[in-house]
Amino acid sequence: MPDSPTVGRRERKKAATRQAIADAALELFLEHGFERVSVRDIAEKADVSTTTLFAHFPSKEALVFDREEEVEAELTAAVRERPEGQSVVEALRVHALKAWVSITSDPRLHQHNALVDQTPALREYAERMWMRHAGALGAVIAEELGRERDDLACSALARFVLEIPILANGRHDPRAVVETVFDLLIHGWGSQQDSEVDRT
Amino acid sequence: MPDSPTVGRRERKKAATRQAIADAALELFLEHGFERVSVRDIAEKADVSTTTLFAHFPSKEALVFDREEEVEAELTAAVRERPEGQSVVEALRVHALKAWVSITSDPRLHQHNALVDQTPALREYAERMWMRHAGALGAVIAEELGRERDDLACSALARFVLEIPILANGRHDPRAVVETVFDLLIHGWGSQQDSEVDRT
DNA sequence: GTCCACAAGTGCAACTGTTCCAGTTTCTGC
DNA sequence: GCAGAAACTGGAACAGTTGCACTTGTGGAC
Repeated sequence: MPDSPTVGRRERKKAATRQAIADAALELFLEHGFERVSVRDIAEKADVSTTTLFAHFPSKEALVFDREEEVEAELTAAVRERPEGQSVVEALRVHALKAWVSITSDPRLHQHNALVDQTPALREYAERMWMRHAGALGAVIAEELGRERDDLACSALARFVLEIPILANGRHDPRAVVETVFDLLIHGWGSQQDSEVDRT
Repeated sequence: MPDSPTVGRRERKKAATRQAIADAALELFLEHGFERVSVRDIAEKADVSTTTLFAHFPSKEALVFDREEEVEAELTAAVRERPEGQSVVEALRVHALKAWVSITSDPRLHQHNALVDQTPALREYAERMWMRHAGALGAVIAEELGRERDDLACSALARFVLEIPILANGRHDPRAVVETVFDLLIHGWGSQQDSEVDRT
């Protein structure tokens, strides 16, 4: 028998079912568009009942975001396991740039992204899900800086950093957005306040 | 006949219907809770068909947020009509503090707020609606600073300022949150970076 | 003042996401 | 080997939302 160290057949089957559902969903969504596919269609294609579908995913939108836990783990890891001497903010900037590279290089991710972008319902859901990471991220930042878990400056930083991809969304040069906004976060808006001053 | 300058009977009736629906909805929600009231109940109470209800409001949640346009107008006005010599950021800070006072003093607002807070579906909807103002606010800020409509620094500032009430939500002293986060936005996170340094 | 086009409202049926319920099958730990 | 939990099923039901064919009241043109 190949691999199955500690995981029993049950768990493996469960994972397989989940995967089958997610795969069926993505395929149908990509082919016909999110709104033109019903949950019943997906369940049908994955050969399960709709009840089972909802036992694995809390909503139709969730079918598209199968990896949220891992994403959050990567995000917090980027801060927690940053190189010696690197600041938290710097680590986040690096992580943001890396994520941007992944999206442009991996065609699967790119396709997935396009689907979400073209579907208002998915865009909103994605933003909401994304912002949910603020709690975890804020906590890690606070921990790394030796502050209380719900320290305001850390929570704020977390939320603001998470806003960046949203802010970058429709713009032509996302990398520049990341750089510019991180600089603003570090130095503040005070320096370039009101009327005249340099255009970014 | 009392007042009706330029508005015809038609428009008045339409507005009345809309108000009747909103009133019925709020009353039922406050009495029984958002999820335990169906749209059909509301339509019934307002003595209209559910079709009519949805002709006036795009969704069940929208029934609770009847004033979004005005809120946005107040927000942009706070920036546009700020006192001579006051910076944009300062104007926003003042506006935030004023809004906070309104909520604590006006029992209607307070009640409304409590309803939203206690209902997850409404909280999410409220945040989404709130964040939608980012476009308009960013544009006004840009205009006031003589920058292009979609200037990045202005868009970012708009989004970050709008995040503040969300950030303040569960905390004991919202006014302090407003003050602290505005200071962070003005001076940046660079000054109090990493490890040691002063706790806010 | 009459008349017509049109906006507002109606009632009902249908669709879709989501949940409930009462089972059946399939695994796992003892 | 067995008991019980967990996964899964099928179908009905519920709630938000939309479409459709239709009535009614209003406002502007004449």
